[in-house]
Amino acid sequence: MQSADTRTRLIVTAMQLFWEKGYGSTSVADVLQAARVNSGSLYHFFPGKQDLLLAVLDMYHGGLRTMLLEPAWRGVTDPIERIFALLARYRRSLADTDCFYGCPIGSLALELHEPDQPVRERLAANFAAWTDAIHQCLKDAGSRLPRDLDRRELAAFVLTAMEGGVMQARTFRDIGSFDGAVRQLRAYFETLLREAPARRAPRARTVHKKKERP
Amino acid sequence: MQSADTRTRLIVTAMQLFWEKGYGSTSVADVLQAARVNSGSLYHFFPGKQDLLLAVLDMYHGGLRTMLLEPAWRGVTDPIERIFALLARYRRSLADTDCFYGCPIGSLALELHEPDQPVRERLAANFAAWTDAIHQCLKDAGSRLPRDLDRRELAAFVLTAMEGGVMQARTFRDIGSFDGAVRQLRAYFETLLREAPARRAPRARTVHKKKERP
DNA sequence: GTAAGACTTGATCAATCATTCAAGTAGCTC
DNA sequence: GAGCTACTTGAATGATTGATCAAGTCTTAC
Repeated sequence: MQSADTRTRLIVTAMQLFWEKGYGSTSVADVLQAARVNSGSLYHFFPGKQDLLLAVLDMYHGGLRTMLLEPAWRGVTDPIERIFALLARYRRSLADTDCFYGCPIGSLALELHEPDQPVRERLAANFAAWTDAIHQCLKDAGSRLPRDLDRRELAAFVLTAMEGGVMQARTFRDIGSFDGAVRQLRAYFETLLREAPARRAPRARTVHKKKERP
Repeated sequence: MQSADTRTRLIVTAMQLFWEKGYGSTSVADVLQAARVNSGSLYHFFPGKQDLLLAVLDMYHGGLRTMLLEPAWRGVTDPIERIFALLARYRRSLADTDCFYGCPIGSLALELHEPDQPVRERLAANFAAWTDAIHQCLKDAGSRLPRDLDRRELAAFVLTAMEGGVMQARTFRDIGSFDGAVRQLRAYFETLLREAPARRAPRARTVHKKKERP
C-alpha cells in the first residue's frame, strides 16, 4: 500500500489543524491545502470529514504510550512523580504556545455537542486509556497511598485537574492557572502520602512484624 | 426603549442555543428562527454574530449572583457547604440533560481557538467572578482552614475540578464521573479541615483578643 | 502488452453561512 | 400632520462549506 503516505499525511495534517483551530473551524479545504492533497484523494480514503476525525482520534489512542507516556517518563521511575511528569509535559505544551493550545482531546470533547456516537466513543477511549495509565502509577505506588483509597477515582481526578487547569490557563492566557491547579493536586497527594502509614502500612523501614493497634 | 424585548429575546435565545449546540454550530438563522426575529432586527442591535456572543457572556456575568449563586445557596449557610451546593447545582444540570449539557462558559472556552480578544476577556471575567465567589466562601471559613493555605488558588482549583468533572461526565455520558471528581475534591477539603487546627487557630469560640504569635 | 485495481486530479455541485439593504411601520415631538 | 428616530421586514448577496465524479495516471500481475 504505497499510498499510506497520503493517508497518514492527511491524518497527521488534520491532527495538527484540529489541535490548532478545532474541528469545526477547520475546513476540508484547509486540510487539503496543508497536506497538498486533492479532495478526491481524501474522499478516496475517508467517507467524510468526520471519519477523518475518527482516524485522528485513533492515532492519538494508538500513540498514547509511545508519543506521550514514554517521552514524559524517560528517567522518571517513581510512580507518583510519573504522574506529575506527565502533567509537566502538558505544561510545556501550554508554555510553548503562549497558552493557546492545550490538550487536543479535551478541546474536541467540549466542541462536540451533537450526539455523534462514534466520535464520543473514541474521545472516551482516549480519556480511559489516559486514566488507565495513571491508575497503573497509583497501583505501583502500593502502600504509600492509603489502602482504602479509590485509585481509579483518583486517577480520573488527575485527568480532571489537568483538563480543568488547561482550560483556565488557556482562558486567562496565564500558565500560572495551570501551575496552581497542579500545586493543589500535589498538596492533595501529599496529604494522602502522609496519611497512608497512619491508617495502615505499619512498617516502612523496619522489617520485624508488629501487631496492629485496635 | 420598547424594543428591549426583541433585544433580550435574541440574547436569551442565543444563550440557550449556544449552550445546546455550541457557538460555531449555531447559525444566525437558528437564532432568528427560534427567537422569531428577522435578520435585519438582529443586525440593528448587534454588529455581528460575535457581538451577540459578547452580550450572552455579559448576561451570564451579570446574572451570576441572582441566577446561579443565590438559588444554589438558598438554605445553605455554611461556607464550605455552599461550595459543594454550587457543585451540586451543576450536577443537576448534567443529570437533567443525560450528561449532554454542562457548564456553558467552559464549553465556549474550549470552543474558541482563535485569539478573539473580546470574547476571551469575557470568558475570563466569568471564570474570575465564579472563582471570586468561591474565594469569599473560603475566606468566610476563617480558621477552619489552614492559615497558610492559598485560598485564591484553592478557589480556582474548585473551578478546575468542576470543569474537568463536567467534561468527563459529558464524554463518558456518565454522571458518576462528575460525582467522582466532587468526591475527591471533598476528600481534599476534609484533609484541609482536619489539618487546620493542628497547624494554628488555637481558640475558635472565645471572643477576647490575643496577640499574634511571631 | 494489456487488463485490473489503486490512487490522483481538479472542476463542479448544491447547500449553508453571515451579512446587507432598500423599503416599510410605529411611536414620538413640535 | 410633518418630520424624526427607532425598529422591522424579508429578499438578496457573495463567500465558504462538505462532498461528488468523470477522467486520468501509476503500479502490479499475468
